[in-house]
Amino acid sequence: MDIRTLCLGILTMGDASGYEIKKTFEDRLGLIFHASFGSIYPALNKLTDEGLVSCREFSQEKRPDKKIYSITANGRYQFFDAIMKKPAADRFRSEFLATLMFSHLLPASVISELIDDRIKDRAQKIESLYDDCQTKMTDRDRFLCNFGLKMYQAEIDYLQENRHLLEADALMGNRAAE
Amino acid sequence: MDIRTLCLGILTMGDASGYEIKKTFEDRLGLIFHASFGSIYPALNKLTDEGLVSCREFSQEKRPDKKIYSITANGRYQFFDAIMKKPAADRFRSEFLATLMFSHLLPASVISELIDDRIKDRAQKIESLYDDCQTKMTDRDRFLCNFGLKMYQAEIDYLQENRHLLEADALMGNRAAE
DNA sequence: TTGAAATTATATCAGTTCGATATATACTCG
DNA sequence: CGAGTATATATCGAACTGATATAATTTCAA
Repeated sequence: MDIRTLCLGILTMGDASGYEIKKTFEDRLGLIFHASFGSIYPALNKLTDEGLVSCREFSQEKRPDKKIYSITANGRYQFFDAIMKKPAADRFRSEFLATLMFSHLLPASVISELIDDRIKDRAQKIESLYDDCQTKMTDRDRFLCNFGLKMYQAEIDYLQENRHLLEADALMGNRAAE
Repeated sequence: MDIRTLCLGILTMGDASGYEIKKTFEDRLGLIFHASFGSIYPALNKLTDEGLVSCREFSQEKRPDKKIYSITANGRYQFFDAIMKKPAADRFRSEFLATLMFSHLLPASVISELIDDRIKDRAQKIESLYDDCQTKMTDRDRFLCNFGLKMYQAEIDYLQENRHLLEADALMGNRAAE
């Protein structure tokens, strides 16, 4: 599943412009999948070429032209095909955890700050997700929201319970040979 | 932090070939960061050009030439610089969760199978991580191993407790207008 | 009220990375 | 004896990110 497929998916929920699709990515798929304009706009052009979406152009006087995309019958068929396939493995990259892999090279104060910042960040994400959960309409949206809440909370708990393992090692000056 | 930087980091733990660096990515950073040969080999060439690593070539008779890379003093300095910077946000992409976002388009049986497969996959990952935890040497390795265990377990718990929300909706035929 | 910041809107581009493929040899195990 | 796995390097097209460009409008606080 690539970004092109997911644009198709978003269009099954209603017509939208590229800009609106980007917003939907952030609002509803932010936890799961990220997409930039640099991939969305070319994706929509390609989908149009392939006849999986159609495009109506509205020339606005006050703003740049707005292009509203609609999914076609063929597009719906292709999207259904895509989600019926076994999903590929998650792709995950964390610079935070990668940095901790080398915490033996860092001063204790830097490690503590790193973990403090991370906990603050996750707490803030929980807060805004919590608000989302109140307003989101469908069961599916809530399912994913609560999933995010659970994961972020588990991370905070783990860091609070185990940060001493990395911090103690740093304070003792137990440095590996470099 | 890019793959080039992380290759440098792996070389702070000892000299290695490109092939061995790939294995280290899988064994010790598998949870955190993925890198393919297609990015590692070009990265090592570039690092050599920049003088951040040095390369000795061993022509073996039985196998292709082996190139052993060592980090230079300049390389160590650059790596330290990189890990002292604030880490960028995590990058995460889950086809599994993206598919669930559209579970209202799927038959109930497919949703159940999807979730069953996911739980099995996470259980299997827990098993192999658990073995790792016994053998891994440093506190840091164990810290990251246990982090993974905690996250995977939280995911299984969440899915088992909440899967009925998606499955019930599918069985009832509560389908949104398409 | 004015000026800065955020929002609406599309588009491109260089650089990074993935996943597949190519090429060879050797070992292991049923 | 053959299939599969491990060692070993390398390239390439396609996908994707993050930055940048352009331009008008709305919002909100000083």
